[in-house]
Amino acid sequence: MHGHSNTYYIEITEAYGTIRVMANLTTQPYKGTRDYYPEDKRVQNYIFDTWRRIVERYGYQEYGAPMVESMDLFLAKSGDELVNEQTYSFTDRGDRNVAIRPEMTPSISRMVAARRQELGYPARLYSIANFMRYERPQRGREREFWQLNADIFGVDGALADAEIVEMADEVMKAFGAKDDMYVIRVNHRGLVDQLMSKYLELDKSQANKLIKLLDKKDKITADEFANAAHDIVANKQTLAKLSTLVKMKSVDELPEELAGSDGVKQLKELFRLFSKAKMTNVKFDITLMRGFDYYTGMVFEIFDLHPDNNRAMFGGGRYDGLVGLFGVDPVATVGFAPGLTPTELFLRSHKLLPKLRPSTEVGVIVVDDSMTQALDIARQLRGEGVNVAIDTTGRKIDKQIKSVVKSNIPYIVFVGADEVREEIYTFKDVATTDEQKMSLERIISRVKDHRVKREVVDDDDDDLFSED
RNA sequence: GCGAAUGUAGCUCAUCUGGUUAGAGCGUCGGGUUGUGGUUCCGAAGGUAGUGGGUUCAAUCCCCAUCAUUCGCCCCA
Repeated sequence: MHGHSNTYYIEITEAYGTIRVMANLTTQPYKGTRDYYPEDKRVQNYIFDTWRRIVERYGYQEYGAPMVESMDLFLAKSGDELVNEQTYSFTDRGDRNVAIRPEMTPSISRMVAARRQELGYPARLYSIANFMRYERPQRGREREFWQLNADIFGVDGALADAEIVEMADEVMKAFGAKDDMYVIRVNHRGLVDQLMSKYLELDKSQANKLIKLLDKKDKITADEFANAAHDIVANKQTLAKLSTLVKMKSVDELPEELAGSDGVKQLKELFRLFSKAKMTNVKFDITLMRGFDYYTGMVFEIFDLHPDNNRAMFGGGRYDGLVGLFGVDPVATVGFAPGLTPTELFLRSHKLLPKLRPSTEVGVIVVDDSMTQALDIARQLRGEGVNVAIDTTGRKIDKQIKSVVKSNIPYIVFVGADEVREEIYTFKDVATTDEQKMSLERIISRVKDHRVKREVVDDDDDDLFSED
């Protein structure tokens, strides 16, 4: 778990001469990053493939962006010290301040702003990429992380909002998640602002404090919440209104005074669309904030209901102001971004992760002195598009078989003196232990015919993924 | 950035309150007389106890520092 390490010396040449520095070479990956061995990469690819399948089904097209951007791009977006503290930033050899991207939103906003005239709207765009943030690593939170970003540009209104939330729900369903495993919480930042200023009649400073307090309401006790709320707003009538607000279970309970406001109208329309889409686990939640930076309208969050993992998995929302930062006309935008590790934790805790096979389809086992012929058989199979690994160790057959079985390779082809002479080869299905002699042509069609089934196997004695 | 716990073989863990050559299971590799595994038997390799320093006649064990992991806070673009 902690790896090996080895102390050695390196020489660094600087302007003032060469110095010797003690360095420690360790097998551990850099803090907060993960190594992806083949079995990890398979899980990653399974999640990526599922994301890709769903968003492409909704007409989203893939894009890519550089992994470093000018520091200014990130500063313009959030503007606060967080960018300075949590980005991996450096000065390049041309004295430019650059940062490894901590998120995709600024980059895609930049790209959309650059081509705003020629993009066909609505522009549906997605990417699957890695990001870096200098943070304290925790369960489900790493310094390098991967996420899907799917955004729809150029459409205002509830229809686009609903599409994003529905797509997030479809992603969950595509992984086999059931309604009782998660809940989608939905709120509206514009509405929150109206509630603060118009309904509760708070000033900016009070509103900010109250928003923070609402954001962590679920983490503290009712008494703590009440006391903290009392410290922010002294007025008894306002407190009574607040108390009613936090008890709301649906958008229909929103105060009458705000019925005509954009936020309320949009939210009501949104929930009407959810019920038309037969989405049953979407809940209105006035305490959901999703930070308090660039979101301007609908915000939502997928919340894991598993007791071991009770937390927000990912979310999204509407941020209409970002493209306009580039000095062009604003472009309405709504999107969401699920992360790889939270998704993986969700799948593991709900036992939804299937057993995944390697891409290798056939292991060639060499009997006696038939290596030359076995290599030739392997080449012929590869020529037909079959993924083949040959055991070149010259070990005893039982050892060769054990290796193939351990690697989860589904088929074995034995090549020995008998096979070479008869030109038919012993073909073994590892799972059933069924074994028969057949021609190369039959082996090829047999392997190809079973490809779809091979991708995912359902047997339960699953030693590949130990639980947490 | 703050608080807490943990760190012994590739993995999971033992080594009873500091006391000789730090053990086991799994895994890996080899063998059980020469073409068949996942549930057999035998054997081997593999650890300067995360790292550095200190206390002591003596440290895996006690103290300090450092690194890493985990949990909570902050934050979550």
